[in-house]
Amino acid sequence: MKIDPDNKADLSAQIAKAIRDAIVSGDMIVDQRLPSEAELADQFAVSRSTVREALKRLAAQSLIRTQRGAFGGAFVNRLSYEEAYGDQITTATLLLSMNGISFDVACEARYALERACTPLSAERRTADILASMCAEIHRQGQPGLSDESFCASDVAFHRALVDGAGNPVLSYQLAGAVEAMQPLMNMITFTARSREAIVGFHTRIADALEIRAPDAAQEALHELEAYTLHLGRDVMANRDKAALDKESARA
Amino acid sequence: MKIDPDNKADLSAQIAKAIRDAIVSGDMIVDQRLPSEAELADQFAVSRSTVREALKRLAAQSLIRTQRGAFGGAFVNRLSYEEAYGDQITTATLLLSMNGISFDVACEARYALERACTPLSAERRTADILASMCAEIHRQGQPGLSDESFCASDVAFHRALVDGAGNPVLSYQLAGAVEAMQPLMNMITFTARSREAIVGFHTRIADALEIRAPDAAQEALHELEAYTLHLGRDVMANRDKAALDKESARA
DNA sequence: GCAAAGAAAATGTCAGACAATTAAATGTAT
DNA sequence: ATACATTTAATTGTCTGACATTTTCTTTGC
Repeated sequence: MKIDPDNKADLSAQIAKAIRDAIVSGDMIVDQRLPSEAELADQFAVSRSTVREALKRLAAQSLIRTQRGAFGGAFVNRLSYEEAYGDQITTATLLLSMNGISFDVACEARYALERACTPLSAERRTADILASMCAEIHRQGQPGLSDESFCASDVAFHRALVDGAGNPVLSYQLAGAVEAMQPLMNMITFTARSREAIVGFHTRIADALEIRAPDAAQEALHELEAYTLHLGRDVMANRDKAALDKESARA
Repeated sequence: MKIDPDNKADLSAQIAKAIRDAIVSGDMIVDQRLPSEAELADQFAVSRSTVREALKRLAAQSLIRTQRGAFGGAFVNRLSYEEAYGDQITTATLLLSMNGISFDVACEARYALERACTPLSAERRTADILASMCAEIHRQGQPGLSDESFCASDVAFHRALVDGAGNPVLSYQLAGAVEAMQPLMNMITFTARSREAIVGFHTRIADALEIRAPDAAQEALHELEAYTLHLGRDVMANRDKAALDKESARA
């Protein structure tokens, strides 16, 4: 591992890249210990602070973990789904909020991805998955539930649908999309009637999964998508109208 | 923004979390300048080195960017799709390689996700998308193409299929899944016959998209999935058999 | 044999210095 | 007055050296 002396980028970024490449390429394997900070500083001919900044970069990506004390140090970290989920959700949420993604586009993406795993879920869903779906449906029917809690339960229902496919890669990929929608969904005020409608769709989906009927599940999901889109558009239209009114009132 | 003095975790991690929360919650907006390192060190009552380590963590997640010089500093970064893609692909690749994901599971996830956007692609594909698909198909038919180049072209074809849906959120979510498969696909040696078969499926997909026929595209994709799975299983079986032979030869 | 004390190795934190970079402010010549 | 060169100030990047803290291994004493 060497760094380019002519490169004008930060040394700590270059060193992080060199180590990251070694990990990604498989040159360093899981749980392997990196040289100590002092040794790395020697190898790269930089100070310990610079090495530390590089290591913090890698730690932020969960590529390494550090342990203090004798025989401690930095170790190549086994990237777990749990760690990756968190980052994925943060990133997806920020992407949506920072790039002005419309409700329509986000909604379309989310349901397209869910449609991808509904047939698999219908085939493989376990009793556990069905049970958590039913629990969420029940919670969603409770009177006095806040909009935020309703949304959280909605997300939990959809995650169960996704997890039902029993494919961890799918679950990982979809976690971001589903959870990232939550801030957008939180803008919606759910009336008693709309909640009832959504619970109805959820029930149809759960029922279809119970009897392992992919087509019925797909159809219910499709209708739920149309209904969600409709709800969201109403909210967005009202918001835009309110902004417009405010504008004209000022003029 | 405050940090807990009783917390035993690293100060730099706590500080990074405090700032990250401020960004994710929308407390700090895009392009807003953070206080200088010296000011942050004062505010958090830590040394400048500790602040710097915290900032490097955030920089590694593309949450901030830094500029040197007067009126420079750290700024909240607008997370772009390009930046997010890179991280997504790295993470997805590592997840697959470090967690012993089988070819079957990865393949299933990839094609499930692609199926999700095929109907949208059939509806919306632009002439540009069709052109790049055709270009990749042409490349794949060239004799003397290395297996690696063939794989790269295969990935490019599938990315075009995904991008054809015209939904940036979908493209982002699928980039990781599609590209993460490449190392696994690279293990396959493509015979002339299997390349011919794959090009055939690709051609059917492109043709279906051209005439905006979602069902035909879906069917071709499905057959391609079955064929890919078949190819992969052969490779894996041979590899396992070779390992077994070696074992028994040693005994 | 076992427990307590000590040594050793590593990361975590701090303080202070200097280098490099950049934009604004200032000065100077045409 | 304008265009260009110079200075200046602010800020990040890097280095050095020190000390604190944590953890494991080793030694010592009983």
